[in-house]
Amino acid sequence: MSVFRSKGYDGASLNELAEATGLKKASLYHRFPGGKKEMTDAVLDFMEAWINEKVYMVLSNSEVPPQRRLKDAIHNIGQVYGHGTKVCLYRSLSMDTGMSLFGNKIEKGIGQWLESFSILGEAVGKDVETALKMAKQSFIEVQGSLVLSKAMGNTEPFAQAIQNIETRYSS
Amino acid sequence: MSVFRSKGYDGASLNELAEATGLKKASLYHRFPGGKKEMTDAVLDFMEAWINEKVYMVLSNSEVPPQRRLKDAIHNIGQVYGHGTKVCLYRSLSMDTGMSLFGNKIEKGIGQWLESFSILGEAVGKDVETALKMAKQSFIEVQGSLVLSKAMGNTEPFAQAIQNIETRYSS
DNA sequence: GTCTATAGCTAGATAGAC
DNA sequence: GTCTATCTAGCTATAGAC
Repeated sequence: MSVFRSKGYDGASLNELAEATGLKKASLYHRFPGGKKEMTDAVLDFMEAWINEKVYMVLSNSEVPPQRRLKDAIHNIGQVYGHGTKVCLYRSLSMDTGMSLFGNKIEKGIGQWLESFSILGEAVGKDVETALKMAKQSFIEVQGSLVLSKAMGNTEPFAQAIQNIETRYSS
Repeated sequence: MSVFRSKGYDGASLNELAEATGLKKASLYHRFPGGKKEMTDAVLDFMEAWINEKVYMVLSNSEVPPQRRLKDAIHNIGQVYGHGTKVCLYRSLSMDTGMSLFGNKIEKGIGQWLESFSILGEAVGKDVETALKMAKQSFIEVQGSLVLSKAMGNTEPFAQAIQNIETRYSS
């Protein structure tokens, strides 16, 4: 996953993937007969499961008060993005090559993200339309701030974006 | 430029660059002896000049009222991003390979962008700190909405983000 | 200044021993 | 199931004719 995230699909070489996994190339092909495409699919499936567990389940857990849910989800999100130092897998894979190969999975993962935050929005009393708008805005701010943080070598934009999101859901 | 933008640095092949420019590979090397790296530098220089002309000059032109400046700059920005259908060059080049080769130019271009919007913010009466915050927020929303628009195959997030930016500078 | 032809290399992917 | 060795195709880059 770290290789695909930092190099993208075209930039991720099997030599790097082999080194990162500790397996030789031929062993990777034994486990993923479909080659690099199948390896990427596996990473995307893992990411989808991660969103399900660490974002969706957390934000939709009605046994926990909404503010607490958000804090927990944000904690997870901060972790997976290295608090602004890492790149989003979906962003790395959404170049032309990746979009044509994995567009469906990327769209599904982001859709799950939006639904999660929509549920949270409704839990704090927003109507459906407003909740979706807030969800999109949260996604945009996370992604955009990651671009800015990465490019400027400064995690402040990400931290600020996270704080803005918290503020938005507490009003 | 379109090739680097849609394929990234690793994904952009000289065959594609040759086809896109209408020159053969050897001719490209005649004009860019430094190879793909030099071609990318040229594209980044072009992008920087574009920002200077179409964003910085427009937003800092004190002979035009601020609202008009913003409208003009937004018009240009909408054009260069295909109103949400295209990808930002800086995003495409900010994978690991691109960051180590072009990090300085990317940082400079984005810095120019931020300064442009900061000047606009001050022109509508904000203090320096607030103006910079608004500039960052505008950049984040453009970039984030481009990610969302591209991934979902829907330009609505980009259009919405542009509208939010306009609103922010008119209050 | 553009071309054809090709060098040299690394990519993704396989064969087959163990 | 993992390995070494290898294939072929594509890559970046160059040589040299015109």
